[in-house]
Amino acid sequence: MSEDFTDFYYRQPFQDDLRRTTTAFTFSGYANDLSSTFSADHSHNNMQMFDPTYASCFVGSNDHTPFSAAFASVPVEDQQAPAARGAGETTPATPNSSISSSSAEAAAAEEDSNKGNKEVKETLEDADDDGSKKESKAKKKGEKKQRQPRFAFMTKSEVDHLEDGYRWRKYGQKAVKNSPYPRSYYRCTTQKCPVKKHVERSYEDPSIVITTYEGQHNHHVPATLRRNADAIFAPSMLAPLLIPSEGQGFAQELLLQMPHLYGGGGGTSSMFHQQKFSSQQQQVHQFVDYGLLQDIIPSALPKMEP
DNA sequence: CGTGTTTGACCCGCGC
DNA sequence: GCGCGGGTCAAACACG
Repeated sequence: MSEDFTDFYYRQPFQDDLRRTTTAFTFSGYANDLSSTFSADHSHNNMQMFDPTYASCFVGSNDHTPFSAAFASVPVEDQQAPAARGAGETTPATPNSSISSSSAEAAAAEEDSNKGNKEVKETLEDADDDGSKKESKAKKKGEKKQRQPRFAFMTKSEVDHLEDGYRWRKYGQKAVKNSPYPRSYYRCTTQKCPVKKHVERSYEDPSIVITTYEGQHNHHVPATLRRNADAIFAPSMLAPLLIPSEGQGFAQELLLQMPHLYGGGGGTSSMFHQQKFSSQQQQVHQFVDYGLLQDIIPSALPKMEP
């Protein structure tokens, strides 16, 4: 259906306030008829408790890369909501309010989220510095083994390891309980970059890949990979996604904290076009920008074959 | 030879 | 204390 452009849907099922916003993206790509659905339920997963202010974005696909996806998980409590964290801790914030968009698959990610919850708590405890015994073990070897905030999303894809612009080195693989599919562990190969991610297939829907990121990159996208995946970080694509309604400041902060988002800029293009789900009664945001994506991902455009 | 993957061992936290 | 499951390490291996 969408041969000439990619539809990017954004919806915000509810929004009590910015901190409890559940967002879900559904992305339909034209290349190879791939489509993806991923969601970020800010209200019920572990991230919500650790730091409720998260943002996510997704980006595209092309002929060579079955799917490119990116996320931005940026704690902005410092500038935005210092009290938010406290609130999250004391108020469990509607557990499983997984209004989540996408039905059954959400459960899979949910499991992951819940699991992460513990870890996040861990982190908080460490941060508390109460001098509890627990931490002595955990953080022994020089570098404390702190858990970073996590962000998970689901993507419908044939390949497990999705291209996201960074270089990853696989460092482990484990069987997942109750699932025939193993979970693979990856670490960003850039020196001193703490980012990790693990990838697994949904046991409920094998066509769905669940990718979980942990931490934030402290460097730019490797030049060698920019050609294929840089569009992910195109501000012009991010911004509109992150400015659903009143979240301008939010998006702004996100961009400020993600240096690599500045990489491109200036461009103008892309067959991206964003709109709200019809089921949601919210204003429709339409976004069409030409140029940037084309610059970075030539193959992402329908007819750009060299 | 550099880089990335595979894979069994190991560590750790948690529940029983 | 023990077993389980998640996560990580690192030696061996594969590949360009």
